[in-house]
Amino acid sequence: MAQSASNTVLVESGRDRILDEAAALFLRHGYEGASLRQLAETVGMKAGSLYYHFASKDDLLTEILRRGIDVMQTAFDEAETASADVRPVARVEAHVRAHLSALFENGPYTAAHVMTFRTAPETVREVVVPLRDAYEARWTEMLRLLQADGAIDPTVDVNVIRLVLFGAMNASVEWFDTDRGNLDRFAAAITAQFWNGVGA
Amino acid sequence: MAQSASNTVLVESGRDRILDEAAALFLRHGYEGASLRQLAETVGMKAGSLYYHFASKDDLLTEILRRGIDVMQTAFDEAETASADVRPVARVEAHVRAHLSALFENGPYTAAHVMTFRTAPETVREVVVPLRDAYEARWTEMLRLLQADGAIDPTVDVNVIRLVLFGAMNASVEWFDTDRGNLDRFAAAITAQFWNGVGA
DNA sequence: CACCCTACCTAACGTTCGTTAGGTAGGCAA
DNA sequence: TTGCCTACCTAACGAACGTTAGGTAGGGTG
Repeated sequence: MAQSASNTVLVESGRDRILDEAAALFLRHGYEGASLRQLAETVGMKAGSLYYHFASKDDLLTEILRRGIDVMQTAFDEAETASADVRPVARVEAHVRAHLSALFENGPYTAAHVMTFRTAPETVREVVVPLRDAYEARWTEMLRLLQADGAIDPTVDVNVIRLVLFGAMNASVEWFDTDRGNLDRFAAAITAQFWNGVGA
Repeated sequence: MAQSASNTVLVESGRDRILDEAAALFLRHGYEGASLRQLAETVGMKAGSLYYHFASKDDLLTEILRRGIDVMQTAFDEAETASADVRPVARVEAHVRAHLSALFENGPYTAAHVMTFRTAPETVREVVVPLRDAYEARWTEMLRLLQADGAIDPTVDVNVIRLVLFGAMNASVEWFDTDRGNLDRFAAAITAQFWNGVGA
């Protein structure tokens, strides 16, 4: 009942705790809108002490953006192995569910990533862009294969439909409420809209 | 050939000029990430002089967010009268085109709105939320009528598909390049994806 | 016991921020 | 010519920012 030993603690401390709270703060107020003193107070220390764990505020953001991608990649991995031989639409739904899981169920890193990346300092973006590209390439490749197999409309631009789908999923961070909505149902709804459309 | 008289000047000045550049700056760097000194230098004046035109930075943002909605509302009006009696999917496409027009063809206000609203100060949001709600209600009502007429799948949640569509359209600010892509074609593509889906 | 390393703290540095008070050049009106 | 109004400017204010240098309590190790 009480926490046992090593893996996940009820209230973590140190570096991971800082990253968690920083990601949540950046998500809510934006990168420039959140101050280190605000962050320090949230985690219960003084601003200067943060520099024992991180070289700079930019460095902190870089780490958060990196973790955001790691979470997405891991989710993609799991969806890939879990949906190895299901029909195309179910495969897409598995990956949609995985991406939503990254956004809502694995800490604030992915949500903070998709919301703060655009206005991040150039030096930070430079580091993260290749990682982003790699993740997006996996999606594009998956959709490209489905199109080659005849499962996706051959007239659509795979890159465009991916960006549209990403926009829809990522924007849900702004309005989807995990307390009120069910993520499985939401993934099913967004996949149905993506695959079949809404026309009667 | 040279500009004539009143309506639109090649290079505007004064208050409108400030708003234009401020919206562009807020869009690029976020509200907190853009400074008034940066803005002042862009429009060719000193930071303090901005206060002749605006009471505060928050006030400036409020005006920009308000204009962003005005542009959307106007675009919606035009789409509504232009697509009064066309088939449902064409009606939706007209409104998608109108929203994209607001985002890309009528100054940076709407784009700045959708990108900075989320992290705007609470006092600013309070003022703008009712205006936002009014615009979103028009969309919901339109889709609701289409569903009542049997043109939209009766099993979908109109509010969810609207939010998903909004997410897709608004996120395109991040990646769609007006110099390379055609907005008519993009509106057609996004509408087709919305209406018919991408499944073969 | 002596030592050291971890994880903080205090206190300040210089910079930048939004903002304000008071001044002024130029145009238009009486 | 005098006076006012518009649209700026200069100069500074206090606050907040990211960041750094130096100090220290406490636990683990020899």
